[in-house]
Amino acid sequence: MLSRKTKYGLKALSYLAKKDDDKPVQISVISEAENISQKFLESILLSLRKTGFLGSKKGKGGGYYLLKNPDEISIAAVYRILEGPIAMVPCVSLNFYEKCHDCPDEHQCSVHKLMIQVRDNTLSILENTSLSDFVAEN
Amino acid sequence: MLSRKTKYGLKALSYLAKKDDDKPVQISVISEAENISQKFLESILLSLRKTGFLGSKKGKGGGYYLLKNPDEISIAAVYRILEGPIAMVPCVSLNFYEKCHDCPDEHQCSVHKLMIQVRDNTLSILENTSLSDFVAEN
DNA sequence: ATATTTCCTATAGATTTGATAGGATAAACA
DNA sequence: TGTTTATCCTATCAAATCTATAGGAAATAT
Repeated sequence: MLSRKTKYGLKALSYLAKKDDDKPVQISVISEAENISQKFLESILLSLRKTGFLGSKKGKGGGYYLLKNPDEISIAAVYRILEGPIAMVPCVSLNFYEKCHDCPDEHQCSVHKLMIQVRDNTLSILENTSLSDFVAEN
Repeated sequence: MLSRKTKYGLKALSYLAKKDDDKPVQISVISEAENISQKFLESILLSLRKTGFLGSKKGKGGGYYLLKNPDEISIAAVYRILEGPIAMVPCVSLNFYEKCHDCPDEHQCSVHKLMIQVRDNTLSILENTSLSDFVAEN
C-alpha cells in the first residue's frame, strides 16, 4: 500500500499540474483543497523541492510551483523519492538494490524471478504515466 | 516492498511444492533450508494452515504439507493472506475496499484512476502465477 | 518595520513489523 | 502407559516506520 506521504505528494503535484498558470501556490491552499495536514504536507513539498520537482518562493505571494512540465514528471520518479523502491524485494530493485539477508544465492530464490516480473510490469506503468495524465482525464 | 512474513511464506510454500512426495515437513527443516527464524516461520505456517493452504500433523513424523496442488495456489491468494491488499490505495482494493479518509469523492481523485491501472496489472501477474511456476523453472 | 510564507530541525505518539517465550495439545511409539 | 516429538496458541517485546506536530529561523513583499 502507498504511504500517505506518497499519496499526498502525488495529489499535491497533480493539483499544481492542473492549474493554468505557474504562479506559486501556498501550502495552506493545497492542504485545504486536498484535505491534508498542513505541517505534514509542508515536509513533503520540501523534499519534492530538494529533489528538483518543485520550486518555491518565500514571503507574501509565495508558495510552490512545478519546475518541469507535467509530462516530464513520471510517477515512477515521484514514487522513488517519496515511497522508495518500486520493487517488492530489495534484490530486484534497480535503484535501491540490496542483497536479501536470507538468500545465499538470489538466482536460486524462487521469489526472485517472480518479483522481477512484477517489478517490470509495475515499472512500465509508473514510468509511462506522468503528471500530465492526471490532468488530462477526470 | 514485501514484508518478510510474505516472502518467508512464499519461500516455505515453494519449498513444499518442490518436494516430490507429500509427506509432512517439520518447521525446523524448512527454517534451516530457507534461513528463516523458526518461531517466526511457525506463526506464518500456522496462518497458512488456518486459511486452508496447508495441512499439518502433530507428533513424531509430523509437520506441514500442501493441501492443494501447486498449480491451484495463486500467488495473489497467498499475498492477500500474508501481506493484505494488493492494491496500492484502499479505495481501489477489490478484497479490502475502504474509503480514503482524505477523498470526499474518489472519482475526482487523481490518484485513484492510476492506481486502478497498477492494481489490474499487478493482479494479472499475481493471479496468473501459481506455486507450480516456482517449481518449474529455476 | 511588519506581515507573510517557506525553511529546517527536533521530537513524539501510534502503528506495524519481526521476532521470542513458554506452556498446551496431540500423535507416535516403545 | 509414559515419553518423546511436533504443532498449537497466546502473550509479549524491541525496533523500525509512519504520521504527524512544534517552534523558531530565514527570506520576501509591501
